[in-house]
Amino acid sequence: MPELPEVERGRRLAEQVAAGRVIAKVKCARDPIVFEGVSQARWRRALAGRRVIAVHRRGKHIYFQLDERPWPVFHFGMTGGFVTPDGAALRLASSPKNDIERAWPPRFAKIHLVFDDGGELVMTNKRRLGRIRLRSDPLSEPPLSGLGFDPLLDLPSPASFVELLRRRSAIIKPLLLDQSFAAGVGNSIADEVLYQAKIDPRRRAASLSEAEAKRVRSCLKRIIEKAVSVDADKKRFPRAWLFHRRWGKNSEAVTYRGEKIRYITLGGRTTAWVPEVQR
DNA sequence: CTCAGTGTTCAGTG
DNA sequence: TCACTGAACACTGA
Repeated sequence: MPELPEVERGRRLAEQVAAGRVIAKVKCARDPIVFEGVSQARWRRALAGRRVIAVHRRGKHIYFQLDERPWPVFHFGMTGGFVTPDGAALRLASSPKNDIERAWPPRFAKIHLVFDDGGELVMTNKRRLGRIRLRSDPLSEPPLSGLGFDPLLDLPSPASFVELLRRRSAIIKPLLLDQSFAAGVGNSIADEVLYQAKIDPRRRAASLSEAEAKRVRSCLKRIIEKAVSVDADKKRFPRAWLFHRRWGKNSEAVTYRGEKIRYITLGGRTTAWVPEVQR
């Protein structure tokens, strides 16, 4: 579920269901990993009876602004997401749902909220790499306080982006993945940005020319905005995107234009790139 | 049975 | 201190 566009979709879903409502009922799974050891009782005390003023996102984190603090902060990990009983907003893809997918509350539900108007929202997390935390001021406390710019909320100007890269000795691909640099960029978006910007992912950030750095910034902006505008629905991503063809580490894989896709590891992550295009 | 994986963190190293 | 690497986390699905 987890790069910025999917998290933004989750934020919109949560906002739709929760904003303006009072939390009538709170059910938490017994899961000390996802809840970082915070008890079910503490969660109930913090959320029950609270009104949700708004739902915010920064990077891959979502947090609820409640009428009283602390506020809940959600991170989906690699396999989490928000689900509602109809499931519509979150499963645009899978048309006829089977009984397991239709189950309510769904399998792997970690927190289940019921609102005063009858609406319901669940956060699921299959592999338990997601986290649900309580923070009295999310933006000024970890992990949100350590995030870099969010490409949708506060993307630096072209000039300051160029400056940002010039100061970094890091390799560009892992740098894009570094949440303290750019919050919300994940593995596939980083590859997409470097492909469309025509940059070799192994290059040092500081070695990019001004024009190249500006290309990285504009591709990042365009790709994120596009993915968000189609509600992170992968089928609606433009056909020319590397995204559709990067999976599987297939040695035969080619882009939409027939260019050969190669796979290397950078910063511990699989990196798909196109040597013919990326210099 | 093995292994990669849309993510993050932390210890260890240079 | 900075920057980077690899492992760990947890568990499914190919």
